[in-house]
Amino acid sequence: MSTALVWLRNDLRLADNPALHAAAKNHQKVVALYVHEEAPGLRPIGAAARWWLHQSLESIARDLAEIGVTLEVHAGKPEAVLRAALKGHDAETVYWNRRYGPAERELDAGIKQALKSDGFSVESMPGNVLIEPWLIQTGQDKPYSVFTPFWKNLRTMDIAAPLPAPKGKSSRFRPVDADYEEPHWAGKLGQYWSIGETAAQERLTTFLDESVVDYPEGRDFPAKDVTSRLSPHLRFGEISPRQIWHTAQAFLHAHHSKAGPVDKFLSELAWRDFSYHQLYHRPNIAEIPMQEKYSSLRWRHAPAQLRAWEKGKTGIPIVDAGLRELWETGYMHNRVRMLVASFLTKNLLIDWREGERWFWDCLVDADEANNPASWQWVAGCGLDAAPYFRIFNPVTQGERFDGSGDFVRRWVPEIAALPDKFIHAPADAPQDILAKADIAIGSTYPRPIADLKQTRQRALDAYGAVSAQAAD
DNA sequence: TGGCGATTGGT
DNA sequence: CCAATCGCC
Repeated sequence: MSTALVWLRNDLRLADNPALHAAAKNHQKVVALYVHEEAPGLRPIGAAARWWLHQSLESIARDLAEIGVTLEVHAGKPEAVLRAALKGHDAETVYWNRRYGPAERELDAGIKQALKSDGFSVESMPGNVLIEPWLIQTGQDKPYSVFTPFWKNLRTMDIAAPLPAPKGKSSRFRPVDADYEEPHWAGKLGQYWSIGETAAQERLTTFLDESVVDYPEGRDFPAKDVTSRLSPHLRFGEISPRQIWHTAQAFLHAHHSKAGPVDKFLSELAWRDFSYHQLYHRPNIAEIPMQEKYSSLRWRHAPAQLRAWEKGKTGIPIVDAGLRELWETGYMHNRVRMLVASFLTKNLLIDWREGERWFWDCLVDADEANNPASWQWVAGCGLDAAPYFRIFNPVTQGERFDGSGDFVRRWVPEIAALPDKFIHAPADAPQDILAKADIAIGSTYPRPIADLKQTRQRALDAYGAVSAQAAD
C-alpha cells in the first residue's frame, strides 16, 4: 500500500489544496505534517499569528480526521522531520504547496534535492497565490514594479479553478500542537475571530452577500463593517485566493450585479499577489528598501515615541484607536493602517522597519509578503509607492473618514464624551468642553507627541534630501 | 489610496 | 470673508 506525506505550511485547508489533492489521488494512505520550523534565515512567526496558527492547526486536524488523514505536528528541522516521517510511515513521496520567500525557497529546494537523491519523490504544487510569481511578467519579460499594469495583466489570465476536497472514511481526531501554551491574551483575541476553513468560507459568503456592494465606498470608513476581514484566513491558507477569485466571479454571474464592487474587491486581492510578486523577485523585503535611494534616509532614534505609538498613546485619537484595535483584536482596518504607518514614518520619522516589526508581532494576518511590502509602500520606498510628499494629516483624515467619531470612541473610550467637533483633536478643545467631558489633556489623555505641521515639514525636508541626493 | 498655501472670483 | 482651483512639496 503506497503512502504519501503532505507537508502543510500556509495552506491549512482541505479544498483547493493541490498537494493534498494530488496525494489523495495517487496514494492509498495520506499522512499530513506540520513543522514548527527551526531553520536559519526563516523569520520566526509573530505572537498573534502563532496564536491563530494553533487554532487553525486544531481546526484542520479535525477536518482531516473526517477524511481519514492524520495530522502530525512536529518541531525542528523540516528535513529531519520529513525523513523520520517517511521512514516511520514507510512512505515514498512528499507533497507540498510552494512558498515564495527567498529563505523558504532555498530551504525547500535543498530539502527536495536531498530527499530526491535518497530515492524519495517530492512534488511541489502551486502555492498561496492567484498566479505563480514567475508566470506573470512585463512585456520586457521583467518583474512588475507598478501595480496597474500588473493588475491589467493578471485579470486577463486564467486563474486555476479550485480543486475539490479529497474524500475518505473518517478516523478518530486527537488534538495536535499540544506544546503550545496559550498566552494570557488569547481569550481576548478569541472573542473576535472564528478560525478554520469552514469559518473562512462562511466569512467570504457573508461578505459577498452583505457587504461587497458597499465595499468601494465603505472600505475607507473604519467604523463601517464592509471589509472582508479575510486576511488572516488567507495568511494561513484556510481559504485560497483562487477560491475567492472564482467564488466572487460566480457570485457576480448569479446575481447579475454590477461588476464594479466585486472588481474593486478582486483588485485588492491582486495587491496581495503583487506583494508576493515582490517577495519572490526582491531580496529580503523586510529589511531592504526596494527603492535603493531610501537606504540613505536618516531615521530618528526615538524609543519613547515608538513606545507611545505602539501602545496607542500618541495623543492623536485615530492613531491611538488603530493601535489599540491592533493590540485588542490582532487586526487593524486598512485605512487606519495607512494612517498609523504614515504617522510613524513621516511625522515621527521613525524607521518603517520598526513599525513593520510591531505589526509582525501583533497582527494575526501578518505575512512575509504583505506586511513588509505595505510598510514600504507607505514609507515611500516600496514599489508603486505613495510619493514621499503624501503625508496624511491624521486629524483631517479622522474627520473625513470617521466624522461621527464612532471608531475613535470605540477604542479610545477616555475621550468618548467629547463632541464630534473635537473628537479627533482633543487638545484643541476649549477648557470648559474638556472639563465637561471629564478630560485633562496630558493626564487622562496624552497631549499629541508630535506637532503635525512642524513634523510634516521635517519629513518633507528629510525625504526631499534623499530625492535630491539621488538626482545628483 | 494628500496637504497646504496662494490665488481667484464670488459674496 | 467664503469655496473652488492650482501648483508645489
